[in-house]
Amino acid sequence: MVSFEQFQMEDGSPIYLQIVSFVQRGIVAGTITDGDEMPSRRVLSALIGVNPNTIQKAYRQLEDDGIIESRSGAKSYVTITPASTRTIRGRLLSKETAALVQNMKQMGISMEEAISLVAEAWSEEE
Amino acid sequence: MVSFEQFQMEDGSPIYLQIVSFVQRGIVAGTITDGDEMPSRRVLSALIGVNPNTIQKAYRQLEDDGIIESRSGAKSYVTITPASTRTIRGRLLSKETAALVQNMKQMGISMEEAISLVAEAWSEEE
Amino acid sequence: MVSFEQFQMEDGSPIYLQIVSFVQRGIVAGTITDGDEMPSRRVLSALIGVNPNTIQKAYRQLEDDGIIESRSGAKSYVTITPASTRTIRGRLLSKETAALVQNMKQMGISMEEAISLVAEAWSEEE
Amino acid sequence: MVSFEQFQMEDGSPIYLQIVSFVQRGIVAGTITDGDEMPSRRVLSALIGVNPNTIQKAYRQLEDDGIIESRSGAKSYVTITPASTRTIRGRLLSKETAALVQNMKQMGISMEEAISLVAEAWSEEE
DNA sequence: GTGGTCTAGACCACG
DNA sequence: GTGGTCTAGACCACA
Repeated sequence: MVSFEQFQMEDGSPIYLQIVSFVQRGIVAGTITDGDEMPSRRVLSALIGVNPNTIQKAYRQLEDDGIIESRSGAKSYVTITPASTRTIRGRLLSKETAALVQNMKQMGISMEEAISLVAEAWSEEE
Repeated sequence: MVSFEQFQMEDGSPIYLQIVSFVQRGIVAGTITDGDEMPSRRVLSALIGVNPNTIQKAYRQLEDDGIIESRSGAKSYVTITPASTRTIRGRLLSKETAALVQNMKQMGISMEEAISLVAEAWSEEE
Repeated sequence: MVSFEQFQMEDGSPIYLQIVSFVQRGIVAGTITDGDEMPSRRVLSALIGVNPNTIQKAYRQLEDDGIIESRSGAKSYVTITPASTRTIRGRLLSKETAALVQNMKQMGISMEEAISLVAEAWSEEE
Repeated sequence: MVSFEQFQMEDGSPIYLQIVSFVQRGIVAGTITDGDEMPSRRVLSALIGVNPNTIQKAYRQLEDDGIIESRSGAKSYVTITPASTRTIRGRLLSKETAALVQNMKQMGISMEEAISLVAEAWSEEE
């Protein structure tokens, strides 16, 4: 069963996309693997305190991405292959790093400085 | 006079926030300095092809952030100190790197790997 | 639900600021408390006969001040603590009295005279 | 000659009205008396760093109010009587105190509390 | 249904 | 000419 205990809502981006990203990152990290069962929409709604419609939208998005599959009634299961995992990983990483790099360049920061900033942030995180 | 020739609209985030970010990054990069004159709503509106009210919203946000000063009837000027520049710089950089680092950690990526990804993206950018 | 039945538009200051002040004074008076639900833009717009965008501007200001919280798609709620209430109360009161006192001093009025003028105005009000 | 050394620009109200109020308060305080000469528009403009058009607008307002009079070319003189001084005094005081009283009532403050707040503000001013 | 953004255009006070 | 406000109406993402 996919666990959402670590899930935390943040402001800034839509909740349903936060849920999608959470699952994607879990897959890349290996904590979510092929065949895992997703919690039912009702349960997840109650668990993280989010409107059922929002959960539905997230699940729909995950289905469209081919990451989960609804089988036998209301239950959903994760369906991924090593290849698709790599694809997700690449997409997640390149999108975010590209944005960071572009903005830092606009701020006139050198690559060395950027790298040291990342290393710093890495250590500071709790 | 603050130049908006480099400004390019993108999709995804509100236009008025793109303008705000553009100015903030310009300040960090040093291309926008204290006392600089901002273009008027009408001029900027014509320049980048955006409704004057959208410009107004961006200017209002910048004023609330203490980055520019506007007086009705008079022109708008940039009002920043070296201290506030450092504050903006720190806030912008830490916000972006923190988000990236947090997500990478959730994906089970090591610091060395993260740094090499940034370096790679840096070279690829055009 | 926050009630706007007592709200009355006046001339002189922008409508959106009148709405902001109305809410602030309601909080100080205790008629608006933490967790109260704000009317939606459309409802309030119809109720007091003002364009929805003007309401939106007021709500935005209140949100920037940390007095209400809005999430796209969900309703808006008042989010204040006893501490912030005291802050608002103090700021409102001191701002108004300070301006009056300063001007009276410039007119060469004594404190006793000032107090009797306030008492007089208090009784005259309907 | 009417002195503007004590004059200080503030935000919030139009500059030309600030100038008008400054003169009015000086009259009530007795520091400006009948027959005093006003500085020329050019001189005052340079002295307090304000656009000549703004000065012109203030002088025009003072003329319309019958407080100053332009004689012999560009020179202006204060022309007031004890009666008109009392009128100005009453108008200035009642307008401001009435606004204060009204707002405080809306905040659920008692008269005694209001008076003590005024007394407090009186002592705190430098 | 709700908030957020954008466009279009008008009016006003101010400098 | 410049900024500030308001109206009117539309579209979208979100819950």
